[in-house]
Amino acid sequence: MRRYIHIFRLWFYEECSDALRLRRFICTGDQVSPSVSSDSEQLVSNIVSIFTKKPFHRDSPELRNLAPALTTKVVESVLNRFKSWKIAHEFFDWASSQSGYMHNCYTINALAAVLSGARRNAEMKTLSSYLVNSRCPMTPGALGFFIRCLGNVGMVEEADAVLNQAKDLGLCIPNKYTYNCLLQAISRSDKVEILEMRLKEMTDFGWELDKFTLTPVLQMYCNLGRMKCAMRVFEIMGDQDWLDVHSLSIMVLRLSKLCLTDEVFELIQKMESRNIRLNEQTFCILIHGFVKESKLDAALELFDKMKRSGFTPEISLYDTIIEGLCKKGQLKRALDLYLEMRESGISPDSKLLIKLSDFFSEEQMIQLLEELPEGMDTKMVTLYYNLLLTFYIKAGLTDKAHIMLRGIMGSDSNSHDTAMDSLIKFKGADFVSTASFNIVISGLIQKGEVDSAVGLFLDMGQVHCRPTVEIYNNLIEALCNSNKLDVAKDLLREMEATSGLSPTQFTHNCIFGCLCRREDTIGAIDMVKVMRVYAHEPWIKHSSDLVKRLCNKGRVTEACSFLADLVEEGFVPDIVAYSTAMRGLIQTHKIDQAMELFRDLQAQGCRPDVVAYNILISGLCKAKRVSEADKLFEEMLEGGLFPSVVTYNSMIDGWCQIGDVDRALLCLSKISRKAQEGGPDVITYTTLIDGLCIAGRPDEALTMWDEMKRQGCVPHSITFMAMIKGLSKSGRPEEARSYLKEMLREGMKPQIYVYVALLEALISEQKLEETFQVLREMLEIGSFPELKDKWHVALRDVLAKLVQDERTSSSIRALVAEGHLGPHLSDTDR
DNA sequence: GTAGGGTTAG
Repeated sequence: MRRYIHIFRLWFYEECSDALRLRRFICTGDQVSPSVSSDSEQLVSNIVSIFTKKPFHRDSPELRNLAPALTTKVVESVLNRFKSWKIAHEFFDWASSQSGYMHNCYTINALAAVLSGARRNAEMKTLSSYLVNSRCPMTPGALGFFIRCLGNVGMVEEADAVLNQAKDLGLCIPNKYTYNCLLQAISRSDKVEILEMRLKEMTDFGWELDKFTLTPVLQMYCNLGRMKCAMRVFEIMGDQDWLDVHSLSIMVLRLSKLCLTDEVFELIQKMESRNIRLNEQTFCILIHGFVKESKLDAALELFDKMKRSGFTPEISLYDTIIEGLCKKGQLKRALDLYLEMRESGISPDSKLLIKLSDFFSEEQMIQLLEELPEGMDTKMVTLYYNLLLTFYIKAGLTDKAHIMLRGIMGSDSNSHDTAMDSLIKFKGADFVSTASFNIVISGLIQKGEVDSAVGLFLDMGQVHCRPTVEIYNNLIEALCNSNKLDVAKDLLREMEATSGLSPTQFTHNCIFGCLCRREDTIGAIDMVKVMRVYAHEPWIKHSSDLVKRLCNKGRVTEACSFLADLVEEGFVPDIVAYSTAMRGLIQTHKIDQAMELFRDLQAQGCRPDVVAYNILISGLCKAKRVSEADKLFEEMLEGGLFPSVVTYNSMIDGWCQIGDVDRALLCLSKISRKAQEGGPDVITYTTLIDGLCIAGRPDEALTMWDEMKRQGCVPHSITFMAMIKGLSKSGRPEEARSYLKEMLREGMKPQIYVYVALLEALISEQKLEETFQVLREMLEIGSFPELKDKWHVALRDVLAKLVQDERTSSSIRALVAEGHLGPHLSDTDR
């Protein structure tokens, strides 16, 4: 860079003295709309209308007739008239293929302007090639224009290449303007080498540089953050008196980006003395930037300068600064600025006010209200009132908001809240709006005060406020959520009949959902019939919820007919709702009906998912119809579904149930160990441990336990219980006991059947003392099962044996005497 | 302003 600066200096001193040669470069080459005769004007209109009409045929006879009259001036005019780049492109293409017609540099530039504005880089590239290949001669200005179009879409290398090609092919002798255009294009990129090369070329030509040459150079160095170079260029420009608003903006914006705040102000000051001032846009950008970096003093200083320069800031600028001040906790300054804005005649919008209310205290909000000038616009007063209402609601002071709103309405004449009374200077229907009600009603609903919300809603008419759909929906939703269905339905009726508003699907679904929660199948279907008229789809989550509730209560038939009714009304439930129903059927032992439903769905083109298959497979397995389950398993594989661990677990359980443990073990080996699917889980191992023990293979069960632990799978209480019960039943109570001890150590509490199995195993081995010990342990953690308990009898048999043996009989009698074995035993076992 | 609801071991 230093070398070039040196070269610039040389020129400036040697050549700039020549006033004539310092003249402003006036050949801008910009496109000027061609003037066309009135005949041609007609032609232009015709072509435009043909090309914008649909359907469009480029071989239409109309077009063929117009073609011979085509001139470049006409084409240029037509191109300037299209709003769509596509049509412009199409037309340009059509024109090029008409015999006797050839584009010139102006028509090409007209298209270039359109494409560049629409940021169509690919099409610009094609046009570049067309320009060169068509050997179209260009004036230096026209080439400059084209280059600027390329620059606008960031096609710097293409711009650079076009200049060379045009020059090499002799299509154009570029002048300084052309080069300046190129420099400008390059300055939008980071290709400083290209820029410096072109600059050198220009000096080699002996051209004197001007501000249009150096401004891009300044821009480039600023973009790259090479501030020393930028400063030098800036100095040179200053020496030549070439500085203007534009170059100042470039410099100042860069300095502010580099956080050189002092330098920014220094520069602005210096330029002011030269009578160069920032434009409004630059002021705005700088101020926004300062606020963003929390430099509020700088922002405010500049803001003052901006106003002194005669610019009237827009609300968005006030908005930014006020928000910045609020965030920094400088609320006093924010409020002052806000008042200043209001005095300057800018009406604050609710967005800004709501922002303010996020930061202000109640006192500050009230101050805002107190400063309302007399005779202020009623709408504005309402806006302020609503602001305070919002504030109260946000702060959780719902009652205060409620009282205030009633105060403004004037319906609370005997209120004793004097502070509130003095706050409300303006009272009456004019000062409340629908929004006021919306704010307070929503607040009341949030607090769960639905009745108050409805009460307030009913009073809206007094002050001539019309409720909105939103208010109705809010209320209806809240009423439905608190199961006040009748009131909700009343409101729905009123909404349509009195207020003339249409319920939305949300409105209807609130009520539908409530009916589903109430398990009111008939009501729900009636609602669906209403909804069908509005084409409002009943939400599936509500339908599924109803099906689930019914199934849980054994009302499966009702659930199924509800689903069928939905279909009847044209709303087909999804696989989830059907899965719930199928499970309901299975739980009531209606497996065949579940299968039937499943097959029906498939027949209607529904593809059941893994979960649906799982439900059926597990149902079949539980009913020991394992081979049918296996067929379903195969079917899901054929259908391209991947069985999940759940599927395998159910199959494993099934095989175990019918005593085919080996097939169960085969299943285990098939469970994917991919990280994603997680491999076998506790349920897998638990099922297998149980199955192996039942099959009389306790040793393998023990191995399985170890394998499980090796896989990092932690046993939990069901696993322990399976192991303890299994070992007991296999006649290995000693080992079972050690697992029981471990289980207790882990803080898990076994269910009673585990003790029963263990006690029975010990008894059958005549280990009476141990039996007694285990019984004592059992009683330590729980009480003796009641008479109606399914294990009562079994335990009683155990007791009977203990009582009969002399080693344990006295201990048992002691337990009975102490009441540890419950009231029923005292007489029977004596 | 509105997407989570259905599956396995005792």
